[in-house]
Formats: sequence, C-alpha cells, structure tokens
Amino acid sequence: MANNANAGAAFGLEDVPDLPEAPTEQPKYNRDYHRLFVKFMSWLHKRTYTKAARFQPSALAGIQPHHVADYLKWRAYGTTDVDFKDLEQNPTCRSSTLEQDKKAISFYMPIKGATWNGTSGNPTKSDPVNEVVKEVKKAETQHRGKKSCATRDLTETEYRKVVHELYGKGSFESTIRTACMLKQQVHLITRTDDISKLKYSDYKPHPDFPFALSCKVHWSKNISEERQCPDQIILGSMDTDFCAMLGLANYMEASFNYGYGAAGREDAFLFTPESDPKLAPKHCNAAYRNILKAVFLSAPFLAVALLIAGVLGSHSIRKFAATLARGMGATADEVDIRGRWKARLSGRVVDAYISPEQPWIDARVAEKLCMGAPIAYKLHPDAKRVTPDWLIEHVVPRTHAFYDGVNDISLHLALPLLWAALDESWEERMEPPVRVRIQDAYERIKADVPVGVNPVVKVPLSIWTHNTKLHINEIEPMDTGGGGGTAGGTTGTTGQASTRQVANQSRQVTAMQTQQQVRTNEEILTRIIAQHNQLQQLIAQKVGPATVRLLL
DNA sequence: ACCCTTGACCCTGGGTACGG
DNA sequence: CCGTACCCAGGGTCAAGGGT
Repeated sequence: MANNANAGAAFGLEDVPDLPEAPTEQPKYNRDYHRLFVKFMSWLHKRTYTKAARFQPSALAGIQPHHVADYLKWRAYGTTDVDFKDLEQNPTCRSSTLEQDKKAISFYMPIKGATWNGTSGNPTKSDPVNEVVKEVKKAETQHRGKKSCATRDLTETEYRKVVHELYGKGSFESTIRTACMLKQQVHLITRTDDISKLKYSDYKPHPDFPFALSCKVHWSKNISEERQCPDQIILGSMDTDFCAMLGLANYMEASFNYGYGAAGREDAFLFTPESDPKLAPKHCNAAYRNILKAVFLSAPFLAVALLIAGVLGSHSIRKFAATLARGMGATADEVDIRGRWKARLSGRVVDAYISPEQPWIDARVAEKLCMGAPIAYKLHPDAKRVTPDWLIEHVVPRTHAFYDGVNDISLHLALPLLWAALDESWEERMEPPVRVRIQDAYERIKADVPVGVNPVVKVPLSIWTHNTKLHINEIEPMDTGGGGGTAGGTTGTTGQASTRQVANQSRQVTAMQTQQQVRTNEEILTRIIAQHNQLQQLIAQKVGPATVRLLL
C-alpha cells in the first residue's frame, strides 16, 4: 500500500484534509501478539526491550527466515545449534507455542501476505521456519519433549461421581444449579462458556413433540450468524444422573427464590442473577468452573480419577459427552452436528447447520446421550386429579408465572419435578421448600393412585426416521410374563412394530446391564475411598497435613 | 470446472503460577 | 482474593494445490 498524501483528493473526497507531508509509518500493534514479538526482538538484538517498545516497519525489513528459525530453535531447545536427527535433543515446549510465536512475528512483518521467495516476502512463511515447527511436532508424536497439556475426557463413573458429590452439600448455587448446568452441558455437548450464556428464553416447548423441549445454544464463536444457533431437542433420560429435563425442572422452579430471572423473561440469564450481557456469563462461567474444580480436587473424586492417567479440565465434560455419544453408536459427523462443530471432513460445508437432515440427526444423538433410555414423563392413568391447573398451582407456580404464557415450558417441567418430589431417592437433591410444598399438595389429592406408586411414569421412547423425517414414539410397557422368543418375531405384528419391540428389549437389557455395572462400580468405589481415607490418615500421621495437601 | 485436502494464519478461552 | 503474565489447546477462515 503506497502512502499517498492526497489520497482523499484522488478519490474525490473533498473534505479529507491534505497532509503537509507523507504520513510517517505507524508501528503495528496487537495486544495479543506484542508480548511475544518483544521477546523475539529482544533475542534478536541481544538486549531487553520493555513491553512499551514499538518497532517501525522499516526497521524490520532486514529480518530473514533464518533469524526466525533460529529463534524458534532457541525457544524449543535452548540453543540454535540443533540437530533434529539427534534423539537426545528434546524440545522443552509444545509446537503450538512455537506456532503462536510464529504468528506473533508474522503479524509485525512489513510484508505479511506473501511467502518468502528467497529474497523478500514474509520471513515466517518459509521452509526453515516451518521445518522447526514440524520437527517439534514430530518429537511430540514420538513422546519426546514436553508432554501435552490437553485434558482427557471424563469417564462415566467419574461423571456420576461428580453429580453425586454435588448434591446435598453446600449452597443452592453449588449443588442444584451446578448439577443442572452439568446435565445441560452433557446433553447438549457444549463448552462451559456456552452453558453460562443460556437464557430462560432459550428453552421452548418442542413444536412437534409434547414431551420434549427445544433449546437454542448461542456459542462464543461467530455468533453474528443467527442461523448457526439451531434449535436442539431436549429429551428426558431414564437415568436421573443424565436427565436434562429433571435437572432443569429441579433448578428452575427454585431459582426464582434466589433472585434469578429478575431481568425478565427475554433478558434474564438462566444460571446467574446478574444481567450485564458481558460480565454475567463471564462470572457465571468462572463460578461454574470453580465449583467443578473443587469437586475434581475432592478426596472422594480423586480416589476414582487417580486410577486413570491424564489431566482433567472443564473441557473434559464436553469430551465425555462426545465420547459417550460415539460409544452409543453415533457417528463422528452426527456428534459434530449435535455439538455444533463445523463438519470435520469437508471444511467448506458452511451450511452444515441448516441442512434439512440436521433435526433428526440432532435427535438421534440426543437419544444416545440419554442414559438408560430417552423417556417421556407421563401421568399415571389413574392420576386423574393431577390436572394441568393443579400442576401449575402446586408444582411449578413460579416457573409458570415467569413465562407468562409465552413459550411456557412450566407444564413440561412439572411432571419430572412431581416425580422427583415423590421419589425417595431425591430427598437430598431438591430444594426442601419446593419438595415439601409439592408433597403436601399431593397428600391432599393422591387417593386415586395406589399408595407407594408415583403418579408420574417414565415412558421409554423410540426414535426413528423415515425419509429424513423425525419420528418419536412412546414404547408400550412390556408384559412382565416371560415372552421367551427375544428376536423370533413370530407374533403377528408388523415388521416395523416388532423391530421397535426388539430394539426396546435390547435397550432395556442394556439399561439393566448398565445399572448392574454402576452398582458394581459403586461397591468398588466405596472400597477405594475407604482405602484412600486410610492412606490419607496414614500419610498425615507420618508427614503432616501440609504435605498431604501437596500430594493431592 | 469442481470438489476435497492441506497448510497457513487468526482469534479466543482454559489452566497455572505469581505478585500485590 | 484478584489481576496479570504466560503457556497451551482448539475452533475458526482463507487460499493453494491435487485429484477426478
């Protein structure tokens, strides 16, 4: 770009003032790159620049590829005298660190776009520079040099442990809210910051299926394109540790008692009472990660997690969800769609999000994420006195009042919440006033359902597609009498119905096996935790509590 | 000519250490 | 306890080049 003093006049813009002389060149500056670039220049000139230093483009014209390459070698190996074939010489930083350096230097180069042609161009875009990065990458794959800092995915056992550790201890925020966030994060395969941005208004009744919700996930990247925030389906899970509907119901009805939702139906963030659009998600995300971190560092959790090598981070939860869906049979591409990743195989398919096939792929992956089985919460046929009006008045009054008739999801949430309030296993997992209120109200009308029977039943769902159209059916409860033939198909039912029955049977068998596995795991875990506590006491006796903390 | 892969670059966020 | 510096991962765009 030529610096033309009369540029304004040249383009016929009369009101642009002429400059008395050609403008002096302005040093470039980038907040994210400057620190790294100063480091490079300090190395190059063998002196220490402060971060206030600025460099004129003309002063940078002499930088050659070998300068940059030597710098990267120095960064990775501590010396410029490097023999890549020498397996004793191992890099002390990751290749991504070098790439970041390279980008930083590249940003400041006078000629940025053109690759180095031997005499001019961008010296960072050159073979000697790329070679260093490649060699460090190679060393990484050979397990030489610096270890990766990538976090591994959570295992199912660990996930359950987190959920169980959360409930029953501490404030509403750190228990019920965090457990709800966790369940949404897994069900929607999101990053932690995406979940922190959710608003009450992002949840709506699903347009096609009365037992499901739909949710719009806004994520941090490229939010300018509204079409990239698709509505995604939320289904209930047989396994309550995974049930996003139940988690949401349990959280939302109580949330209004803590000042959440004050900003109104349209603007209020779901997981923070703050309303500043910039700060609220940031603080919410930080709080969420801090609570998870505390759980990750708690002794009972560590007793499980230490069995597996690798570092855990908040991204581990998203990886867990993706791995879970893959393990249940979803393809990588399907998981990409549910997780709102760009299609991996063809980088140019920008329209992946608006593809007509997306809704049913989304639902199929959602199904995989419903541990046990995807379910609909339905009323027991005898529970005739549990009417919508009753549910609104006694189970979800606050939620109903908040939505005020617009995309009201309170009745969707009422059934899971009623189920939980009347289920013993949720004694410790609910906000006590809400639970007591529902129980008292139910006490007065329950006569028509047998004592000890929950008026809400979980009906497994069968999800299938026909001509890329999504269908979800409720599966009839199976007779308890031994049917004998599992896959015989000798009954007179249609092919489709019997296929679904077989699928249902195998699903139920899988669910039973899963539950058995969980029970076994829990027994093992109890033993491990006991041993862990013993060990901890032993260490405390020997070396004192300060050292114990370090060991953990 | 078109599709797909690959390489290069850009930008943001997570995690940790450290100092005030 | 909080802000800042630093290292690193990873999701994104764009363009060149190879295959059909």
